[in-house]
Amino acid sequence: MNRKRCEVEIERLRRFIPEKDHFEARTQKLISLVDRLEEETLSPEVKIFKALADINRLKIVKLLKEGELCACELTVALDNSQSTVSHHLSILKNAGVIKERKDGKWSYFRLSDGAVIELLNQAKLLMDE
Amino acid sequence: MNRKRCEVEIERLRRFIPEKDHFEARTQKLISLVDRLEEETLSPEVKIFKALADINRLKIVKLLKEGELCACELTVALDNSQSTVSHHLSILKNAGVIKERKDGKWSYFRLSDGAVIELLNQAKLLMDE
DNA sequence: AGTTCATATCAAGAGATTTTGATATTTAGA
DNA sequence: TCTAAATATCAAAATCTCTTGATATGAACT
Repeated sequence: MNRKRCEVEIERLRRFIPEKDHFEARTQKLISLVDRLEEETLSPEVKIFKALADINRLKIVKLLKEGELCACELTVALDNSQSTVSHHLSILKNAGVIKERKDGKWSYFRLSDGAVIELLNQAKLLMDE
Repeated sequence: MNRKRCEVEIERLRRFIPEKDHFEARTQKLISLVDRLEEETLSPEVKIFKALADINRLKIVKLLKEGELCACELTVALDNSQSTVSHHLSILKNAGVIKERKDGKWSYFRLSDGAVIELLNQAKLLMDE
Protein backbone atom coordinates (compact mmCIF):
# COMPACT_ATOMS: atom_id res chain seq x y z
CA MET A 1 0.00 0.00 0.00
CA ASN A 2 1.58 3.26 -0.96
CA ARG A 3 0.95 6.41 0.95
CA LYS A 4 0.44 8.69 -2.05
CA ARG A 5 -2.27 6.48 -3.50
CA CYS A 6 -3.92 6.30 -0.13
CA GLU A 7 -4.02 10.08 0.13
CA VAL A 8 -5.55 10.39 -3.33
CA GLU A 9 -8.17 7.92 -2.20
CA ILE A 10 -8.85 9.98 0.90
CA GLU A 11 -9.69 12.93 -1.32
CA ARG A 12 -12.08 10.76 -3.28
CA LEU A 13 -13.75 9.29 -0.23
CA ARG A 14 -13.99 12.62 1.55
CA ARG A 15 -16.81 13.64 -0.76
CA PHE A 16 -19.09 10.89 0.50
CA ILE A 17 -18.77 11.22 4.19
CA PRO A 18 -20.62 13.98 5.97
CA GLU A 19 -18.48 14.49 9.07
CA LYS A 20 -15.14 15.41 7.61
CA ASP A 21 -13.31 15.48 10.90
CA HIS A 22 -14.42 12.03 11.84
CA PHE A 23 -13.43 10.75 8.42
CA GLU A 24 -10.05 12.40 8.70
CA ALA A 25 -9.41 10.57 11.95
CA ARG A 26 -10.52 7.25 10.48
CA THR A 27 -8.30 7.36 7.43
CA GLN A 28 -5.30 8.59 9.40
CA LYS A 29 -5.69 5.60 11.69
CA LEU A 30 -6.05 3.34 8.66
CA ILE A 31 -2.90 4.63 7.02
CA SER A 32 -0.81 4.13 10.12
CA LEU A 33 -2.20 0.64 10.63
CA VAL A 34 -1.42 -0.43 7.09
CA ASP A 35 2.07 0.99 7.36
CA ARG A 36 2.69 -1.21 10.37
CA LEU A 37 1.55 -4.41 8.65
CA GLU A 38 4.73 -5.85 7.19
CA GLU A 39 4.52 -8.86 4.91
CA GLU A 40 7.64 -10.39 6.49
CA THR A 41 5.96 -10.44 9.88
CA LEU A 42 2.71 -11.77 8.52
CA SER A 43 4.00 -14.67 6.44
CA PRO A 44 5.15 -16.90 9.33
CA GLU A 45 1.67 -16.45 10.78
CA VAL A 46 0.05 -17.35 7.46
CA LYS A 47 2.29 -20.41 7.39
CA ILE A 48 0.96 -21.59 10.75
CA PHE A 49 -2.67 -21.13 9.71
CA LYS A 50 -2.01 -22.77 6.34
CA ALA A 51 -0.48 -25.73 8.17
CA LEU A 52 -3.65 -26.18 10.21
CA ALA A 53 -5.98 -25.56 7.25
CA ASP A 54 -6.20 -29.17 6.12
CA ILE A 55 -8.28 -31.97 7.54
CA ASN A 56 -5.47 -34.54 7.50
CA ARG A 57 -3.03 -32.22 9.22
CA LEU A 58 -5.63 -31.27 11.79
CA LYS A 59 -6.15 -34.97 12.49
CA ILE A 60 -2.40 -35.41 12.95
CA VAL A 61 -2.31 -32.53 15.41
CA LYS A 62 -5.28 -33.89 17.35
CA LEU A 63 -3.66 -37.33 17.55
CA LEU A 64 -0.43 -35.77 18.80
CA LYS A 65 -2.30 -33.96 21.58
CA GLU A 66 -2.26 -37.26 23.44
CA GLY A 67 1.49 -37.77 22.97
CA GLU A 68 4.29 -38.67 20.65
CA LEU A 69 3.61 -40.92 17.63
CA CYS A 70 5.80 -42.23 14.84
CA ALA A 71 5.11 -41.54 11.16
CA CYS A 72 4.12 -45.15 10.57
CA GLU A 73 1.48 -45.05 13.30
CA LEU A 74 0.07 -41.84 11.84
CA THR A 75 -0.02 -43.44 8.40
CA VAL A 76 -2.13 -46.28 9.77
CA ALA A 77 -4.34 -43.91 11.72
CA LEU A 78 -5.05 -41.54 8.82
CA ASP A 79 -5.50 -44.29 6.26
CA ASN A 80 -3.47 -42.28 3.77
CA SER A 81 -0.49 -43.19 1.64
CA GLN A 82 2.96 -43.03 3.17
CA SER A 83 4.08 -40.19 0.90
CA THR A 84 0.99 -38.13 1.65
CA VAL A 85 1.52 -38.42 5.39
CA SER A 86 5.20 -37.63 5.01
CA HIS A 87 4.28 -34.52 3.02
CA HIS A 88 1.77 -33.33 5.64
CA LEU A 89 4.24 -33.95 8.45
CA SER A 90 6.85 -31.85 6.69
CA ILE A 91 4.40 -28.97 6.30
CA LEU A 92 3.51 -29.08 9.98
CA LYS A 93 7.17 -29.32 10.97
CA ASN A 94 8.10 -26.49 8.64
CA ALA A 95 5.47 -24.23 10.17
CA GLY A 96 6.78 -25.00 13.66
CA VAL A 97 3.60 -26.74 14.75
CA ILE A 98 5.26 -30.11 15.43
CA LYS A 99 8.75 -31.31 16.32
CA GLU A 100 10.57 -34.42 15.19
CA ARG A 101 12.79 -36.88 17.07
CA LYS A 102 14.63 -39.60 15.13
CA ASP A 103 15.27 -42.98 16.68
CA GLY A 104 16.83 -45.55 14.38
CA LYS A 105 14.65 -45.89 11.34
CA TRP A 106 11.67 -44.33 13.08
CA SER A 107 10.68 -40.67 13.21
CA TYR A 108 8.63 -39.62 16.21
CA PHE A 109 6.54 -36.49 16.18
CA ARG A 110 5.10 -34.33 18.94
CA LEU A 111 3.42 -30.95 19.25
CA SER A 112 6.09 -28.29 19.52
CA ASP A 113 4.34 -26.23 22.18
CA GLY A 114 1.27 -25.84 24.38
CA ALA A 115 0.35 -22.85 22.20
CA VAL A 116 -0.80 -25.34 19.54
CA ILE A 117 -3.43 -26.76 21.89
CA GLU A 118 -4.49 -23.25 22.89
CA LEU A 119 -4.80 -22.35 19.21
CA LEU A 120 -7.18 -25.28 18.68
CA ASN A 121 -9.14 -24.36 21.79
CA GLN A 122 -9.65 -20.80 20.57
CA ALA A 123 -10.76 -22.06 17.16
CA LYS A 124 -13.31 -24.30 18.85
CA LEU A 125 -14.52 -21.38 20.97
CA LEU A 126 -15.05 -19.29 17.85
CA MET A 127 -16.76 -22.22 16.15
CA ASP A 128 -19.26 -22.86 18.91
CA GLU A 129 -20.17 -19.21 19.26
CA MET B 1 -10.24 -45.36 9.14
CA ASN B 2 -11.69 -48.79 9.38
CA ARG B 3 -11.13 -50.95 12.38
CA LYS B 4 -10.45 -54.20 10.54
CA ARG B 5 -7.69 -52.65 8.46
CA CYS B 6 -6.24 -51.15 11.57
CA GLU B 7 -6.10 -54.52 13.27
CA VAL B 8 -4.40 -56.11 10.28
CA GLU B 9 -1.84 -53.34 10.48
CA ILE B 10 -1.31 -54.01 14.17
CA GLU B 11 -0.35 -57.59 13.32
CA ARG B 12 2.12 -56.31 10.77
CA LEU B 13 3.66 -53.73 13.09
CA ARG B 14 3.82 -56.11 16.03
CA ARG B 15 6.77 -57.88 14.42
CA PHE B 16 8.96 -54.78 14.60
CA ILE B 17 8.45 -53.66 18.12
CA PRO B 18 10.20 -55.48 20.91
CA GLU B 19 7.89 -54.75 23.85
CA LYS B 20 4.61 -56.24 22.69
CA ASP B 21 2.59 -55.08 25.65
CA HIS B 22 3.68 -51.51 25.25
CA PHE B 23 2.89 -51.63 21.56
CA GLU B 24 -0.50 -53.13 22.26
CA ALA B 25 -1.34 -50.21 24.54
CA ARG B 26 -0.14 -47.67 21.98
CA THR B 27 -2.20 -49.01 19.11
CA GLN B 28 -5.29 -49.44 21.24
CA LYS B 29 -5.04 -45.81 22.24
CA LEU B 30 -4.52 -44.85 18.61
CA ILE B 31 -7.58 -46.76 17.44
CA SER B 32 -9.83 -45.14 20.00
CA LEU B 33 -8.48 -41.67 19.19
CA VAL B 34 -9.07 -42.07 15.49
CA ASP B 35 -12.57 -43.35 16.11
CA ARG B 36 -13.33 -40.16 18.00
CA LEU B 37 -12.12 -37.87 15.21
CA GLU B 38 -15.23 -37.16 13.20
CA GLU B 39 -14.92 -35.30 9.92
CA GLU B 40 -18.09 -33.31 10.62
CA THR B 41 -16.56 -31.89 13.80
CA LEU B 42 -13.25 -31.16 12.15
CA SER B 43 -14.44 -29.32 9.05
CA PRO B 44 -15.72 -26.14 10.75
CA GLU B 45 -12.31 -25.92 12.41
CA VAL B 46 -10.56 -26.37 9.06
CA LYS B 47 -12.78 -23.61 7.70
CA ILE B 48 -11.59 -21.18 10.37
CA PHE B 49 -7.93 -21.98 9.76
CA LYS B 50 -8.41 -21.80 5.98
CA ALA B 51 -9.99 -18.38 6.43
CA LEU B 52 -6.91 -17.13 8.27
CA ALA B 53 -4.46 -18.88 5.91
CA ASP B 54 -4.14 -16.01 3.46
CA ILE B 55 -2.08 -12.87 3.74
CA ASN B 56 -4.84 -10.53 2.57
CA ARG B 57 -7.38 -11.99 4.95
CA LEU B 58 -4.90 -11.85 7.80
CA LYS B 59 -4.34 -8.16 7.00
CA ILE B 60 -8.10 -7.58 7.09
CA VAL B 61 -8.34 -9.26 10.50
CA LYS B 62 -5.43 -7.24 11.86
CA LEU B 63 -6.99 -4.01 10.61
CA LEU B 64 -10.30 -4.95 12.24
CA LYS B 65 -8.57 -5.52 15.59
CA GLU B 66 -8.63 -1.75 16.00
CA GLY B 67 -12.32 -1.42 15.19
CA GLU B 68 -15.02 -1.53 12.57
CA LEU B 69 -14.17 -0.66 8.95
CA CYS B 70 -16.23 -0.56 5.77
CA ALA B 71 -15.42 -2.63 2.69
CA CYS B 72 -14.34 0.46 0.76
CA GLU B 73 -11.81 1.45 3.44
CA LEU B 74 -10.42 -2.09 3.42
CA THR B 75 -10.15 -2.00 -0.36
CA VAL B 76 -8.04 1.15 -0.13
CA ALA B 77 -5.96 -0.28 2.69
CA LEU B 78 -5.19 -3.59 1.00
CA ASP B 79 -4.55 -2.06 -2.42
CA ASN B 80 -6.52 -4.89 -4.00
CA SER B 81 -9.39 -4.89 -6.46
CA GLN B 82 -12.91 -4.43 -5.15
CA SER B 83 -14.01 -7.92 -6.15
CA THR B 84 -10.98 -9.54 -4.52
CA VAL B 85 -11.65 -7.79 -1.21
CA SER B 86 -15.33 -8.64 -1.40
CA HIS B 87 -14.41 -12.28 -1.96
CA HIS B 88 -12.01 -12.37 1.01
CA LEU B 89 -14.58 -10.68 3.24
CA SER B 90 -17.16 -13.29 2.35
CA ILE B 91 -14.74 -16.11 3.21
CA LEU B 92 -13.99 -14.55 6.60
CA LYS B 93 -17.68 -13.94 7.27
CA ASN B 94 -18.58 -17.45 6.21
CA ALA B 95 -16.04 -18.93 8.60
CA GLY B 96 -17.47 -16.86 11.45
CA VAL B 97 -14.31 -14.82 11.90
CA ILE B 98 -15.93 -11.46 11.13
CA LYS B 99 -19.44 -10.02 11.30
CA GLU B 100 -21.15 -7.58 8.97
CA ARG B 101 -23.39 -4.58 9.61
CA LYS B 102 -25.10 -2.86 6.70
CA ASP B 103 -25.75 0.87 6.76
CA GLY B 104 -27.14 2.36 3.60
CA LYS B 105 -24.87 1.47 0.76
CA TRP B 106 -21.99 0.69 3.11
CA SER B 107 -21.07 -2.63 4.69
CA TYR B 108 -19.16 -2.41 7.94
CA PHE B 109 -17.13 -5.32 9.24
CA ARG B 110 -15.83 -6.18 12.69
CA LEU B 111 -14.23 -9.20 14.39
CA SER B 112 -16.97 -11.51 15.56
CA ASP B 113 -15.35 -12.36 18.90
CA GLY B 114 -12.39 -11.86 21.21
CA ALA B 115 -11.44 -15.46 20.40
CA VAL B 116 -10.14 -14.23 17.05
CA ILE B 117 -7.62 -11.98 18.77
CA GLU B 118 -6.64 -14.80 21.12
CA LEU B 119 -6.17 -17.07 18.09
CA LEU B 120 -3.75 -14.56 16.58
CA ASN B 121 -1.93 -14.17 19.89
CA GLN B 122 -1.41 -17.93 20.19
CA ALA B 123 -0.12 -18.10 16.60
CA LYS B 124 2.37 -15.34 17.39
CA LEU B 125 3.45 -17.18 20.54
CA LEU B 126 4.10 -20.31 18.50
CA MET B 127 5.89 -18.28 15.86
CA ASP B 128 8.29 -16.56 18.25
CA GLU B 129 9.19 -19.74 20.05
C1' DA C 1 27.32 -57.32 1.40
C1' DG C 2 22.46 -57.96 0.83
C1' DT C 3 17.76 -57.50 2.32
C1' DT C 4 14.03 -55.22 4.39
C1' DC C 5 11.67 -51.61 6.38
C1' DA C 6 10.74 -46.44 7.45
C1' DT C 7 10.87 -42.25 5.59
C1' DA C 8 11.91 -38.63 2.00
C1' DT C 9 11.71 -36.84 -2.49
C1' DC C 10 10.13 -36.21 -7.17
C1' DA C 11 7.22 -35.53 -11.21
C1' DA C 12 2.73 -35.64 -12.98
C1' DG C 13 -2.27 -35.27 -12.62
C1' DA C 14 -6.34 -33.76 -10.17
C1' DG C 15 -8.46 -30.42 -7.58
C1' DA C 16 -8.93 -26.07 -5.11
C1' DT C 17 -8.09 -21.18 -4.46
C1' DT C 18 -7.04 -16.49 -5.92
C1' DT C 19 -7.28 -12.77 -9.02
C1' DT C 20 -9.29 -10.22 -12.73
C1' DG C 21 -12.57 -7.93 -15.55
C1' DA C 22 -17.28 -7.70 -16.70
C1' DT C 23 -21.70 -7.34 -15.23
C1' DA C 24 -25.52 -7.33 -11.69
C1' DT C 25 -27.83 -5.44 -7.53
C1' DT C 26 -28.93 -2.21 -4.09
C1' DT C 27 -29.00 2.34 -2.05
C1' DA C 28 -28.83 7.48 -1.93
C1' DG C 29 -29.50 11.63 -3.84
C1' DA C 30 -30.52 14.98 -7.85
C1' DT D 1 -37.04 8.37 -12.51
C1' DC D 2 -32.09 8.86 -13.57
C1' DT D 3 -27.41 8.60 -12.17
C1' DA D 4 -23.60 7.32 -9.48
C1' DA D 5 -21.57 4.81 -5.78
C1' DA D 6 -20.84 0.43 -2.90
C1' DT D 7 -20.97 -4.19 -2.95
C1' DA D 8 -21.91 -8.92 -4.89
C1' DT D 9 -21.55 -12.32 -8.33
C1' DC D 10 -19.79 -14.76 -12.34
C1' DA D 11 -16.66 -16.99 -15.64
C1' DA D 12 -12.04 -17.51 -17.10
C1' DA D 13 -7.11 -17.52 -16.32
C1' DA D 14 -3.35 -18.04 -13.28
C1' DT D 15 -1.56 -20.01 -9.37
C1' DC D 16 -1.35 -23.13 -5.51
C1' DT D 17 -2.01 -27.54 -3.01
C1' DC D 18 -2.91 -32.36 -2.54
C1' DT D 19 -2.47 -37.02 -3.89
C1' DT D 20 -0.31 -40.76 -6.23
C1' DG D 21 3.09 -43.90 -7.77
C1' DA D 22 7.87 -44.45 -8.59
C1' DT D 23 12.19 -44.15 -6.89
C1' DA D 24 15.95 -42.76 -3.44
C1' DT D 25 18.08 -42.80 1.11
C1' DG D 26 19.42 -44.51 5.38
C1' DA D 27 19.01 -47.63 9.46
C1' DA D 28 18.82 -52.35 11.28
C1' DC D 29 19.29 -57.14 10.87
C1' DT D 30 20.95 -61.41 8.59
